[in-house]
Amino acid sequence: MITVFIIDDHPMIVAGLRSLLDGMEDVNVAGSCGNAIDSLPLLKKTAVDLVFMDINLPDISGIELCKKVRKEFPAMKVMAISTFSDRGYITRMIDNGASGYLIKSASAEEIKGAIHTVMSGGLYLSLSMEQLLLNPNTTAPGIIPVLTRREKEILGLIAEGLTNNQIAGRLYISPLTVDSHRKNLLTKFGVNNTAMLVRFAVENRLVE
Amino acid sequence: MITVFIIDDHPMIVAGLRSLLDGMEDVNVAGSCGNAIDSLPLLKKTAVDLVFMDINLPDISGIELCKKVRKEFPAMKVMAISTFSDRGYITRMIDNGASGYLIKSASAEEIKGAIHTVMSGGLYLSLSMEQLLLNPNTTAPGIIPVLTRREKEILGLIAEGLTNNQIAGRLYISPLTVDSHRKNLLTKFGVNNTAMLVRFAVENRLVE
DNA sequence: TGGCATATCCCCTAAAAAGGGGATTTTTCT
DNA sequence: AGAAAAATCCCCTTTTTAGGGGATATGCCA
Repeated sequence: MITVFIIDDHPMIVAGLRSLLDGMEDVNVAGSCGNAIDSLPLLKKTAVDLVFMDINLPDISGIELCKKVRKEFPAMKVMAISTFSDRGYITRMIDNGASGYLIKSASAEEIKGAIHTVMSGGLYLSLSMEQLLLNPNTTAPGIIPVLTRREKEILGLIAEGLTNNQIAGRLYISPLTVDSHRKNLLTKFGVNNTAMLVRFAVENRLVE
Repeated sequence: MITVFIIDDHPMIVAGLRSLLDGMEDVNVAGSCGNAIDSLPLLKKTAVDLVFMDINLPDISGIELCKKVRKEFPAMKVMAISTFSDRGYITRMIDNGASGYLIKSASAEEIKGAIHTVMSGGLYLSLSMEQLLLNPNTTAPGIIPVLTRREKEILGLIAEGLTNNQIAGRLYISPLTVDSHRKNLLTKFGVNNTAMLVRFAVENRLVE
């Protein structure tokens, strides 16, 4: 019997996941929670084997929460859930201790398979063929590059329409520095102007 | 008693919505379907009052399906469901006959309220305060401007990262003409650089 | 057939970004 | 403590965009 817990702020997803999991005879849903901070005390109370965790939570990011959970409960497995098959997020979640990554369009069978893969010590990645075929952007050979904190920050400001000078003013750094970061972003993304950069960033939910 | 039908390709959402709707005493879930084309014959068989419809379906867009449903079954109400509170989509769905727009993070109470608003002839828009506060961009007073055919075409090419010269070459027109269109786009959108233009366009699904 | 929106083309200047270098300090991790 | 990564800053040139302005053709519709 596998005891699972759900952390997601979308009631529809929680109800759906719970309903799909309830239909599995060897899975027991211990509870659910709509945010990160309240979830940790709840996890202490129950002996949970596996946590389903949305990567976009209202308070702290899934990545942070994953790190915390793995630190406090090393035996507990983490299955990240997300709307998108976002390569950048996937790798970052895995790096921070997640054992699986499931997209919200997963079927009951896929979820079942994912649970068993993860519980037997494996790594499950939900990159189904449909996603690969239907979303060429998110899954294109262009892997989402690893950005530094500063680069992400500046990418966000670029996408908001600020110029190098405005960004420099906002961050109290030289416009030349902003320009360097901007050039690094272009290089990392393999694009050659702002339009492509912003489009890529918005489509891959790196901004917003 | 209100008979509803769900069209969504995400099993988790279908299960979740079904579970939340089953908990309402005056609602009866007649069935569900994972794509647009198979849904129409199913709707013919049952007397459905209200259809919950994802705006992103694998085959045809929610907007097209909404149009079709309203044409074939004029008495049937359509409730659009989406992950985002995207103004562009909302208006287009409403224009094509939808009576409501619900985001997937809606609570059971919100869904209940939406159903009753719609069934009593009203228009329900899920633009909760959190969304308004968290996503100032998608909900800004900025109405989507009316673009001409040429402007839409050029906007698409700008978002693909082409320069004025490249666009001119592609369309066999002068770069100066492209520049004029580009300036008109900036004016119509009320923005002052390409970054904002592309972001707005991508977020409002004007490109892709 | 006259008006109106659209599309086309042109002028000018200033600002911003792209593309190419290189160098130094500060964090971060081991 | 020392290496590696990140962040900072600077030089140069060319291309592209932004922000003004205006003008002519063309298709559509009432």
